[in-house]
Amino acid sequence: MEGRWKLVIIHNLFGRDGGKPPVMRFSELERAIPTVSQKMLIQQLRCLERDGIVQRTIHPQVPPKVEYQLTCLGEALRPTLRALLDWANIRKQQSSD
Amino acid sequence: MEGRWKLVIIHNLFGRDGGKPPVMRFSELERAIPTVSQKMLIQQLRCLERDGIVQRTIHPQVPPKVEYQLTCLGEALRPTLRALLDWANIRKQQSSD
DNA sequence: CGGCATCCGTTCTGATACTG
DNA sequence: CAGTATCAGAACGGATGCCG
Repeated sequence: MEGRWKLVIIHNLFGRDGGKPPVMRFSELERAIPTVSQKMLIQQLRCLERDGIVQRTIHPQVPPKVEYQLTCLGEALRPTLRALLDWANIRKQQSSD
Repeated sequence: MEGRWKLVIIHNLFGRDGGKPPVMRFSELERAIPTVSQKMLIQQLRCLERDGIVQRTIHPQVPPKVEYQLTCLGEALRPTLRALLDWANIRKQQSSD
């Protein structure tokens, strides 16, 4: 199950540069990534959880509240994502020739 | 068309650490990646070529000889792949606890 | 709010056979 | 050697409806 949303989700869970990694609710992620369907979002989140990249926290209350945040292993992906974004910039520069 | 083979192909085209990026024939890539089908290999290579990551060189001769190598943009992915491999090591360490 | 179950068309992929 | 063509099964992904 190879999803192209994982990087987008992780990127959102990194938060803005300089800020702390946010803890996000399901609906927040939905709003942050408007193009992903609910089904895909939950599926990819479950997958990331199984892989130990994302931690899922259930707060037993009504209405339900579930929060997602990166694990230590997830945080460790930051250099990788940065390298990838750097590459995207190189690519953009080249294509603007 | 999201393929899980692209990284494997690129990794092979990087060559061994310390060596120069190799120029590989189709059959060499086939042998280097035994688990990929011929169809997928050619498909992913074509895709990487369209994306400007891999250069395909046809030598008009009999028997045919086609060589693949990374473009400049493809080479620029090296830091990204390295970061990813570093992360894989972190992951391996954690799971061996 | 944060899901899960189901249907259903689209896409992907492997296997196999064939070609210049 | 380096592909192309075709077919069938598997996987993907969106839409919809229901639930605690």
